[in-house]
Amino acid sequence: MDDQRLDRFFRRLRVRDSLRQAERDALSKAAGPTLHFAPGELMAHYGSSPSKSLLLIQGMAARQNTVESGQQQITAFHIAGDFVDLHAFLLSRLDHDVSAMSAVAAVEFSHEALRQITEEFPHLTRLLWLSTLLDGAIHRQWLVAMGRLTAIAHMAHLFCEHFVRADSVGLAQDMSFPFEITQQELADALGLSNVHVNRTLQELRRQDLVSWDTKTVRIIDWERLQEVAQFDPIFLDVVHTPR
Amino acid sequence: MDDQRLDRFFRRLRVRDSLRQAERDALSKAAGPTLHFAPGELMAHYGSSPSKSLLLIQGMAARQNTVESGQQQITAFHIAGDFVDLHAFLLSRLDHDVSAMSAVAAVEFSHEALRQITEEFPHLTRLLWLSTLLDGAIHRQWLVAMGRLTAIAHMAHLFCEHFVRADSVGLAQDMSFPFEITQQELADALGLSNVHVNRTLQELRRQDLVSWDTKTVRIIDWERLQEVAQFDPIFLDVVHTPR
DNA sequence: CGCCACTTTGAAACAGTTCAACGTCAGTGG
DNA sequence: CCACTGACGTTGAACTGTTTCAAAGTGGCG
Repeated sequence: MDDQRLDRFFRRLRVRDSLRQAERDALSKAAGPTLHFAPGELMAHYGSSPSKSLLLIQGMAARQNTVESGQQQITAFHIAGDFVDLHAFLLSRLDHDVSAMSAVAAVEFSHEALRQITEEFPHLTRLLWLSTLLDGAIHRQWLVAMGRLTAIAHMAHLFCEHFVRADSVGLAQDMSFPFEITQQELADALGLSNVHVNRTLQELRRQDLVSWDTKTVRIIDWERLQEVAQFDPIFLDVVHTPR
Repeated sequence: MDDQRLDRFFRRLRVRDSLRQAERDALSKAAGPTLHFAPGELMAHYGSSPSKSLLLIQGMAARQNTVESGQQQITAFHIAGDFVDLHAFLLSRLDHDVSAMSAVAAVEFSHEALRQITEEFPHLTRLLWLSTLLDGAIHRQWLVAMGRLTAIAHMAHLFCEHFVRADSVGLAQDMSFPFEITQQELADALGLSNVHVNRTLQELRRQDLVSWDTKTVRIIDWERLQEVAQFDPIFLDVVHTPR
């Protein structure tokens, strides 16, 4: 019997490849209890060596680092269906904090159980590996956007990325998707100041590209938004291929 | 018999975990011919679906993207012992170009052979997975440095990172390591203009932190360089642990 | 020797930051 | 029920790190 809590995760994997029943069973069996986190709460700590990884099933989380000046940099956002820190399964220590942006629910997977999966299910292992590779691909796009795009293109790019990601797990409808974070948090992801995020957002609204009321992003002109962002979804690898 | 060409790669893996003889044999058997690339030559193309991945054994390569303005952003540098595009094994299409920065030699691994390894060698599979996770960790540090550090700290951070990486494959000596790229290429990695890279470099030299003659970086004051860079090698995961 | 790619310098322009104040709204308690 | 609070969003103005453009210097190589 499939664990219902894993539905969005299965859906995400199935966008890229097929999942056999035995593989779904193995994941369902490996799934531990559901954990809940309040907005702002840390789900995992810099420097720690967790013995479990968390699969997000509700809310939004971010990976972030703090620099000496006290400023923060968010390096990834995660939504339902994302493994937040699957990389912690093999990395000996966490190189960032994981924090809950909203009220979060997550399913625990012990590294022991994941290890067992890698011993017995090579194809499923490749899919889990793939899921960390997608994180890496997103990191690269953020680097390109941060290094070589203007603030407005960078922000547009993030909205494009999240629309496609939300859509691939069934979280988007009517060209909109949940995006419950503050402007300061968005600034920490884009590497900008909160003031400039505010102004950039106004410009995106003025150009009738998107609206955002701190709960939901609505894309008003998908074509032009992608142009402004120079967005090419190739990096999200939404292609069904056997791996 | 171990394939000598893989020595630096084995050495890199052994920094993190042990490698059994059977695993070294499997990799040696999977290794294909050596390919050579001239400086500036593309080793893999954006949008392509390579059926092989390349393990660098000599020279330096970069992954890069080009934006509409014609500017480039480098998202990763690779040195001998690095798998340049192991992620291409599971991603359906490449989201960047791979280009040779200097004269490069690389060993080809067919995806078919890699797939066979994942079917038969779970532990080795975890190590290969780990090697792509390290790339991801480096991406995250680049994001933090790009978003929240000044140009001088960012550049210092890159030098720190490369010193540790070069050292872990035996390429560093006397506090110096090969770094044969142009200032423009460094600018493309840092997300800066070549002019500002030049000035930032002068400042690092003036403060007696590093010297660089476009062939070799020499670290003059390792302690202070790390401070300036806010460098913490935790993300390079140089800890020997069974995985 | 001369070329070409690369590095260095100067000066003006600009994107984004900082600081400080003000506006808005939801939640809380009197 | 309304005043108070605190977090978040918005605005203006001065400032700064970085870019851009343009020109001059350097050095390796055919």
